[in-house]
Amino acid sequence: MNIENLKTFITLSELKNFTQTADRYFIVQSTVTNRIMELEKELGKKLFIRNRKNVELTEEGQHFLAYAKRIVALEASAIEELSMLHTFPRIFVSEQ
Amino acid sequence: MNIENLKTFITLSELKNFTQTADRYFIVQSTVTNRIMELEKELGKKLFIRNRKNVELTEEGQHFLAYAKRIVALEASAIEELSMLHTFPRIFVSEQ
DNA sequence: TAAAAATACTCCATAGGTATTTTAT
DNA sequence: ATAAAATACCTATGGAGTATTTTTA
Repeated sequence: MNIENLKTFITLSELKNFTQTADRYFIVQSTVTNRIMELEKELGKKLFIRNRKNVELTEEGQHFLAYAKRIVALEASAIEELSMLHTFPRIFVSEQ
Repeated sequence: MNIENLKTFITLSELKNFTQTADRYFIVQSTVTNRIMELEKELGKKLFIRNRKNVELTEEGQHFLAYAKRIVALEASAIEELSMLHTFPRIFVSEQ
């Protein structure tokens, strides 16, 4: 499972539009389709119902959304924390 | 960032051996090297110190390990939860 | 017929494998 | 000399793009 795909999924759940989601990431609509289909394949569940001019999360999709957000947030926190390490000299450590 | 790579990272942090980690996933040693290097590239940080017959987490690696474990656990929980949905009929729901 | 998603196809990047080299003891 | 990781190289898969078709309002 790829975290970029989770970000795409989250954005699609908000925008409810494949084309707009693609534009947000400077990719094309079919790539969004592929990423969502890949997630659906990995999970063995449909995440969205696509019909008559709107895109809606399934019940499974709603549940998965909460996890996806937590995973994406954790990745961001990890990157943030690592970027902070060793940023400031550790003045009070006198020896190894 | 790929969650499979995080699993590889976690296992390597436990086994401290690229070859054994590869065996655990039925992949080859060079693939483990590639996955770890991909993570290190994405993070811009070395995760392991490789020297004289042992592999040790760097300080950054130790911090990242905690996040990796949480992310992998969340993915597992998500899959578990989705697999449980609609498993049992909802007897007491009389109408939509 | 119009707007949006799915599909078909093509191409290229890269993930993963084999084999080899490097490194450290 | 040995054990293990890195590297070089090759191949095949699949991710991403273009163009087209399908769908539905």
